[in-house]
Amino acid sequence: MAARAEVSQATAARALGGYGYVGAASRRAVLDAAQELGYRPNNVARALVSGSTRTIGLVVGDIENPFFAAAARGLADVVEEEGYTLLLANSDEDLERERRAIDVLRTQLVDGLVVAPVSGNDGDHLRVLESDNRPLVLMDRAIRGLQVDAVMVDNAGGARTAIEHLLKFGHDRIGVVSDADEISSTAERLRGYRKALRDAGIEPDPGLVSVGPSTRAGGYDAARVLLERPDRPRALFTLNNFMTAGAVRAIRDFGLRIPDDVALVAFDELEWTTLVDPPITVVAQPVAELGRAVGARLLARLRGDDSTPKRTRLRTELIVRSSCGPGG
Amino acid sequence: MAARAEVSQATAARALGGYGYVGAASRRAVLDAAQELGYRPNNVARALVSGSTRTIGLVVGDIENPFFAAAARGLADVVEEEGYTLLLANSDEDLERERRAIDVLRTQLVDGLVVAPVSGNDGDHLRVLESDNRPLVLMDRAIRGLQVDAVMVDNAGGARTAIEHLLKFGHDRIGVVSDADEISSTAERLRGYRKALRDAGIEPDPGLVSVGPSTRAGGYDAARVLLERPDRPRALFTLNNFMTAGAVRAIRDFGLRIPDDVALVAFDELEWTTLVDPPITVVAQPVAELGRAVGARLLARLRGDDSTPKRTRLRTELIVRSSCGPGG
DNA sequence: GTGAAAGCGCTAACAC
DNA sequence: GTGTTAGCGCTTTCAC
Repeated sequence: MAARAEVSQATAARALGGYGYVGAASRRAVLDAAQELGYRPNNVARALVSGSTRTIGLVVGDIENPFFAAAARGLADVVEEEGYTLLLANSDEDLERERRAIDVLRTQLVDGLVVAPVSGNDGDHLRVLESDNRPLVLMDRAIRGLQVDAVMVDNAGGARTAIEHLLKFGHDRIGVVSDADEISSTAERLRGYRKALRDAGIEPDPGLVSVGPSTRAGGYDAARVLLERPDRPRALFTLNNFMTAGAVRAIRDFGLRIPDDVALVAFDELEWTTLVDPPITVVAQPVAELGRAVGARLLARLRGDDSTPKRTRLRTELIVRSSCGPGG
Repeated sequence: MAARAEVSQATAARALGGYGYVGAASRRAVLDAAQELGYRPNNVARALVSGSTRTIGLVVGDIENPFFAAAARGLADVVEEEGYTLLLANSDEDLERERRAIDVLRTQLVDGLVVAPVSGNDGDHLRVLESDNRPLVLMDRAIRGLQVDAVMVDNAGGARTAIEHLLKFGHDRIGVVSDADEISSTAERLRGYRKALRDAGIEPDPGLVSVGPSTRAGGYDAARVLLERPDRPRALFTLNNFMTAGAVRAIRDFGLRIPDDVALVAFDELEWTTLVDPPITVVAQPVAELGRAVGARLLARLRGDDSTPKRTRLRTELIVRSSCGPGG
């Protein structure tokens, strides 16, 4: 090791690692020598003995989704500040792939794990992590019966305000373009949707909820099913960003006009929703903050916080534009 | 270790690691015991001795940028198939942060590194990597004088076809909304732009190239500068996706109409470019394929390929829509 | 304040 | 085929 150039190994390690007692003189000597020899500490060796890899594992449905990308960015910003690096894995919204991803990450001995779980019901593979004694925080999605930190968004509330907005325009038959309600955030949004209807004295019609995969194509197809109905709903509520794009495309392809033929409110704000004509009324989520809050929670745990698990809800905001009718 | 439950340590390691000779009987025994005890191999220890961490480092300007996100996805898909995990870092398009990110990744002993370098000129921090003897592949952007694998897009060609398209509509004064030409891909696009003009007998006017940071706001401001000119150009060419969004916003805010008041061609295809009115003519890049090609190159190196560095160019495609005038 | 030595959990020779 | 043994490059007692 570089240290030998000057003093002993332990001393060098202490100087480099910045722990224990080192004389000012030896410290200088070591640091200089390290500089000269271009010494890089070997984090793998360090991790083996210290038990910490300074990495955080992140498992999301698809990093290509702007929602996850922005959250990942927020998370990275926060944890990198403390010297952690993000290990990334895509689950592709598939439970089996999620399991494998978590397994690989565990094997890499990440110091902490962030997961946006595919399923709100099936959490056994996450329950196992408890024995690892490494912090886990759930991002955007919860798992029934799993008592761990989770930072989410007020999905039910966001959906409710969206529906109430549509209600104001006299829509009582509102179609929903949804992905699988196994995803906990989706389930919550659907719950908010039904609640808002019932509160208005309307019994939700299950036939108006059209389900597809969380992709553009999924949104297109799910919207198509709704638009093809003889009693086509005059209002649509889309539950996530990719599907919104697909739904807008479908509406166009049917030669329908927003908002005259069909009103639209979308969950999740994206750049382009302001660029299209008409600009779309959306339920905006604080995405970057979601990532940052998750990071903060994780860092707290990493620092030894062992309070009982916290579930945090971030507020959403209805941004009224022009996709529902005159004046909104 | 779990193994003791049955046989010796070395044998267990062999069975678990799948290397060396192991009798069928002992293999079974070991595997069963491992199963029972919920044994997880410790990749850190394994890495320390084997010299391989099964991780790939990725440094991009901003994972939130759909371009990088899609490329990252393609890369992840390819390398995960071979059991590698992506270690992610953002450089924020800042050279100093890029240096630090690379340093951290080296320290984590990634088996290979993928970088979309901020600067096409300053590559000393990457040159150092040669001594690491770990493969490095450049993604989307090259560095002058650095002989390493690189997978890029035909930026000059793409820009040329874009400009030729605009030329066909009679535009001879084409404004460019650009980010820093230190970014090699940007420099190439600008080169293609100038070449196309000169080939048409037009001397490029440097005043028509407006530069800003690679963000929506940067695009907005850069476009504004152009649109405020008394001799406002009647055509705009935007060099990347975020800036395109900003430019479109600026055009709208100026009360200008596409394509009547200003024609537009954008580099990089995004979902929303087909959703706005009019849909925008773009130079599409094979982004996912870019990531996959980078992954393939890296895996080849990891497998021992030591041929001379390859520079690959992926083809772009002009997708004509309606942002330049009647019929395109 | 500094050095010697043990050991983190594995792999890789090398004997048997 | 299987066991023994020696490290990988660090951190960490524990003497001095």
